[in-house]
Amino acid sequence: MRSDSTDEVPTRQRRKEARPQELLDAALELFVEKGFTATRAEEVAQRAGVSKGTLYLYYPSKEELFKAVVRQNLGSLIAEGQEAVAQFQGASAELLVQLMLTWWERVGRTRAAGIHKIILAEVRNFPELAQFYADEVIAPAEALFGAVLGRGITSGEFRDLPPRETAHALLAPMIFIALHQHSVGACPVQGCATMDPESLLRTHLDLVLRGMLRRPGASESGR
Amino acid sequence: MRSDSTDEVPTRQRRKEARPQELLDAALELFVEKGFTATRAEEVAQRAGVSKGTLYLYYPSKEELFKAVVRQNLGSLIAEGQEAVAQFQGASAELLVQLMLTWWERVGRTRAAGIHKIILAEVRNFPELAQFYADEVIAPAEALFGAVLGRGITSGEFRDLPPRETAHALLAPMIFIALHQHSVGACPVQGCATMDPESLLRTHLDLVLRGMLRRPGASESGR
Amino acid sequence: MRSDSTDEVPTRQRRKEARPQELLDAALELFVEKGFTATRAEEVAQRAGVSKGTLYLYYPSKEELFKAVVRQNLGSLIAEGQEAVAQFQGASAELLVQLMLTWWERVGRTRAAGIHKIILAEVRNFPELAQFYADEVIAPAEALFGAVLGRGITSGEFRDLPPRETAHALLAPMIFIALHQHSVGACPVQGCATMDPESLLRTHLDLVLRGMLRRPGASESGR
Amino acid sequence: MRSDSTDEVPTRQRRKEARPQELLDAALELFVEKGFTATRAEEVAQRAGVSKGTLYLYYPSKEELFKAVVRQNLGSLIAEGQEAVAQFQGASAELLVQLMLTWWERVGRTRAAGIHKIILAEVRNFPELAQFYADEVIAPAEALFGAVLGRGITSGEFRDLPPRETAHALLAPMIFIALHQHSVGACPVQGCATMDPESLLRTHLDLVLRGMLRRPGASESGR
DNA sequence: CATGAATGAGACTTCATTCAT
DNA sequence: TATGAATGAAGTCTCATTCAT
Repeated sequence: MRSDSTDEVPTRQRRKEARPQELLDAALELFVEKGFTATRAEEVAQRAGVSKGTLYLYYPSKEELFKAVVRQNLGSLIAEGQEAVAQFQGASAELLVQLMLTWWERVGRTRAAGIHKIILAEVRNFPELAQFYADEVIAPAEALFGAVLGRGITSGEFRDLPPRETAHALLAPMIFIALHQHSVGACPVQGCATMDPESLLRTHLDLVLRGMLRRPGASESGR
Repeated sequence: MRSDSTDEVPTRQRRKEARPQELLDAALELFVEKGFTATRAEEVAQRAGVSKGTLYLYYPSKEELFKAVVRQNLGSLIAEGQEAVAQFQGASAELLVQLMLTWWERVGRTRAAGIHKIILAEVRNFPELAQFYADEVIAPAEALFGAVLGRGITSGEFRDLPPRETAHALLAPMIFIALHQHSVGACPVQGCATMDPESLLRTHLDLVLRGMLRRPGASESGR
Repeated sequence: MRSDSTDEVPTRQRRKEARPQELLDAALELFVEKGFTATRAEEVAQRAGVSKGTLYLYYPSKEELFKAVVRQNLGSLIAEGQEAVAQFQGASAELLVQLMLTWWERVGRTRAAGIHKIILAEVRNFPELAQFYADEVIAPAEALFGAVLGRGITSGEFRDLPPRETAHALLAPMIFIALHQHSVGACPVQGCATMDPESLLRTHLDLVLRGMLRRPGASESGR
Repeated sequence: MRSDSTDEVPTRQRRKEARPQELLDAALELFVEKGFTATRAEEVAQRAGVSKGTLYLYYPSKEELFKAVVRQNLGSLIAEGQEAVAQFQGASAELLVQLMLTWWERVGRTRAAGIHKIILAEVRNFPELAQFYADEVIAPAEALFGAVLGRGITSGEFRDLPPRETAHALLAPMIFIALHQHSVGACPVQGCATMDPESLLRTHLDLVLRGMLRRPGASESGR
């Protein structure tokens, strides 16, 4: 069993293995689009091509489904980041840019970015989610950036800046763009020129890195 | 009874006139705390000290109530900003800082900041709100900051930066702080050090303005 | 207000005052007929002539509705019994018979008897109900009968019998009849002669009291 | 694998033959604990160590499963009782006591007693069960006890009592104890002293038999 | 104007039963 | 035979909005 290679007839077994992923995909899409509360469980099931009951076969509640979505989409990234930081040889500014661009590629410009919107919007109504997110996303991410900044400051590459506040200044606009894209940016509003996220990103990196460096001229920020 | 000797007579008449304001206050509080959808109309009425029916006497629906809240809290500010820009004599950087600090005082650090959270979170589920917000808030605000940046670039004070993107880099972190304060920042999560918004703000201004100026040394950022 | 005497037009106010009772009546009927779990909240509402939502205006959950039914139907009786015991002058056997007949009139032969069925059947699935019922019904009832038996034994009227066990022997068959009436006895089974509860009751009292008395001949039990 | 060296070979074959019994055992346990409706088919299967589908291979529905449980646990007893009555030589009171004690040993104090609880509770929601139970349990049991009472009255041993009512007075408390044990008696309620069923039983027999006999002194009730 | 009783659509979740493997 | 994935009807409870008083 399990001998066959790739594109199969969807036998019962194959379907069973694919279900969790299909459900997570559908859930991410809908949660990002409509938010956690406003997304109906049945809708998720439908978009995954199954019935309401089936969803509950794989995830015991809507809340657990959401947690699974978060874990799949954000969990792995942190680990990779830690790896990258440990191995990197070179200017801290470059490492920072690399981390941020990676985040942009893997989260910021994908649907996963919408997860931040959901958290931001609904965490106060679901206290359990707050702790979950603080533990599994916020804390590790802060540690990661804090480490890189500390390294740059120690090496004399950066000015002597407060790490957490600086990390915030670095990340906030990126997350904000991501947020925006799944919110007002996704609405067909008239007369409101949509912004190009990539160009926002470039300006932001240029601006903030230049502000951080001890000798501004030395940086060739952007891509 | 109840006729206290203060400067205002809280007669039925007085109350009647105060109603809309009381309702708007209650609504802002609750909308910010729980979001638009999750706030129950009855709760708003209760907090304002009236009955459910009375709420509907003043506002025909929850959505209209929300719009009124937005208008009251964000509408006036734009006008004031335009005034300030027109009259200001001095360095553009200073004007920028002044605008941003004013925003911080009047919106960012108040409950009104939570309105952004609501819009961000729920605008996609209420398409009508999107247009309303784009017209009444986003467009004027962008125009305002674009003008100041343009002035600084023309005068040679600032580097030659793209105005809209730079405005974004300036504002995003501030709005993000505001957002955060009414979201994860308001949750009692263990082991997640809460950040001081004012110090975030200072670091941010320091960093970004320095990056914007043609001759960095000249800036005396912060307050 | 409230000046009018009895049979009114069902104005909104009047209806509001009558609602709780109407709902309790409907609930008792249905709970006894189908059990607690099998009774749908909406059905209760319907039978009371209101909508689903209205039920929840008066009782916050099906479980609380049930508790209210129990309190109304069994709660008052205990108090009356205690009163009766305190004031009674005469043979203990007579007092016993009086208590039991009262119970029969007020509970046993009425719909309220079905409450016992519900408790018996579902208490294990609703642990909170167990404590509620033990406290509000079982304990007081046991105390009551224990007191009367103790009195009869002390006065030499009854043999020296264990009070709790004897109380049980006295009450169990009566409750059992009551139970039966709302269960198998209410089913239209063919070939199963229905029993007359009153004659069961008479035989039971005759039998057990005779067994309790020190000098059997002296008793003219039954009615 | 799993071929233990006991007297039975637990091969697939053996298991297959044992299945129905294992399912009935699991079902009895769960039905008694939670009632018929509240017991989930899957749970029964699980406790019997098979899958949900397998349960339906042996019993076409939950209702049929329940009937099978009743037949197995109560069906045989009646026949034995009839045998005992036919062969017994001696005082009718003794025969009565023997029958009742046998019932107590085989049903009353075992899990099977809980079946009465289920019937009592749910028969009205499953009309088909009513007829089934009336035919297979109630009618034969009544006939049995009626016969013994008739014999005792005819022989002058008992007073001239109505047979059905007296049978009821005899049996009701016993069944009631049994019921109670699987209901309130099984709940961990605070402050509600649990009763000893055997002592209840003794008091009951003592009391009622004494009331039945023409010459009370002659009875040596109890065990 | 003000009230708050009433409505009913709608959301999450459970579970008996079926059926492809 | 045996499995367990899948279904979908059904049940509890919520809440925006209406309207008689």
